[in-house]
Amino acid sequence: MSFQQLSRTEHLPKRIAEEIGRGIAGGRFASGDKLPTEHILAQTFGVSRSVVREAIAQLRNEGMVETRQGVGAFVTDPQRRATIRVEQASLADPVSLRNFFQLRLPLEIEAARLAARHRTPAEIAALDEALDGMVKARDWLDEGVKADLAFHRALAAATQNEFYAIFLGYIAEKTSTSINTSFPREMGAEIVKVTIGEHAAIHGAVVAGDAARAGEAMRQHLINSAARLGITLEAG
Amino acid sequence: MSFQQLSRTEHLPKRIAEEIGRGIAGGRFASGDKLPTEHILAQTFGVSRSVVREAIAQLRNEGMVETRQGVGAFVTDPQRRATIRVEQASLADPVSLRNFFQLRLPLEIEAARLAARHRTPAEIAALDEALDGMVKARDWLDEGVKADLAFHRALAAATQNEFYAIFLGYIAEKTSTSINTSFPREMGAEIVKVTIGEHAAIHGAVVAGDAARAGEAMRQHLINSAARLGITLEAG
DNA sequence: CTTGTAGGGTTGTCTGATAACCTTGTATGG
DNA sequence: CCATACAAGGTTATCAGACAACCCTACAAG
Repeated sequence: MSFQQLSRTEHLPKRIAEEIGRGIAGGRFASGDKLPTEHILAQTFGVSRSVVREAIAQLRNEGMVETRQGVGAFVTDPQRRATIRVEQASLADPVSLRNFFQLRLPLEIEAARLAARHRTPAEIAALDEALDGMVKARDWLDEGVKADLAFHRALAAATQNEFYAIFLGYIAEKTSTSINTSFPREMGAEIVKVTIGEHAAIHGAVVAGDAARAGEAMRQHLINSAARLGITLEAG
Repeated sequence: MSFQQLSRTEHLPKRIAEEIGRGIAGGRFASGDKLPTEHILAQTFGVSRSVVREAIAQLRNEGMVETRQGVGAFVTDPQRRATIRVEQASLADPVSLRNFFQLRLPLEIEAARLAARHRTPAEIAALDEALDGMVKARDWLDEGVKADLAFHRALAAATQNEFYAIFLGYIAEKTSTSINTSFPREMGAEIVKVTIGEHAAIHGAVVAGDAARAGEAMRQHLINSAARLGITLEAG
């Protein structure tokens, strides 16, 4: 018997921001259009103006609308968003998850190559530690996953390129979270062994400074790990 | 006679959010620490609680803090950001711009390959139009740049992968803006011709459905266009 | 030792008001 | 007729205070 997560109506402003955001994404508001006034929106949603203001502030932070005092709030050109945000929920869809993997693939491969060329002793130590953490992990639901994430993060850091660290850190984190919620099952000992072996191959190539081999090992690792989830990636 | 400072104290909440954000990034608040209460913060900054609330809401949207009703606001684990944000200002640094290009490279190459496999007539038409726009552009500061962006956006859309559209759209936009502010000069006719030729090569390969050639054409295009800015990319 | 309950503190939301600001229409003077 | 100034109304930005919802702690009761 297990209890399920009971979702208590959380955060009014966030829900309203999503509602308006859907209105924009769904085309009910075109680029440049003026949103209804805060007063009207408050009335429409049946909440106070404070809540509406916070919702609009959120949309403004994400770059979806711009506000001008004394005039109103306007929908921004959709191609000038200030941030990238991937909703965790959208990755529950298998097709989207596959697409996300397909995005991650070339980035991780290139990161492995760059890491092989630019890694420093400090980052090699971080990779060592992460790999060691995977070997020693007692389970693969918490410890193992954390070590896995740490490995990929250390690899991204070893590129000496801050953007790889930012983007891959984000993507890897999202992927991991999504897998843990969609496939919440313990991995068999054999699969764990294979997974660690793949990481060891990447590790070895990076430490050796062999960029081509590191990239290839990473490609195999990602394709295999996707396959273990029933996802088929294009080889690229 | 001099004019009064009209420093347009813009957006109080944003400034306060940045102030608190600096406190977090600068290490004055460690991960897991509790921020002062809204009441105290309001008192400290000399503003009302509404403003502080909006500032904290922004930090929460960016994933820097988490709030729990009845308890307080806590600094989040720095590796669990909810969004990716690249400050335009950070790309003014030549090294960062190069690193950004290096991130874009494998993504665009893979996008070109995927587009060659999955493009539909509608997207071919969009590519046609963008290429045509580049040919007909009267200048390369506004029209040409827009057509260039449209081309890369159409290519990302042709992958049939929403994440390529999101990520590459964002990256291309940032890159273009950064170049236009850092290198605000008209390109020579010869260079424009070469640039268009590179795009035509990509276009041809994608339309023909030749993934390998499309990827290679894109690689050459990015390396060349970086070189025209004095940036040397690793071939990958 | 466990459970229930009261209290204080904090965030979430509501309400109303004022300030700052923009747009528009109208009057004024040339 | 045209340009400027001014008034009016609408909208966002900010303020102030209150209550609701919620969490934590401590203490009493069994």
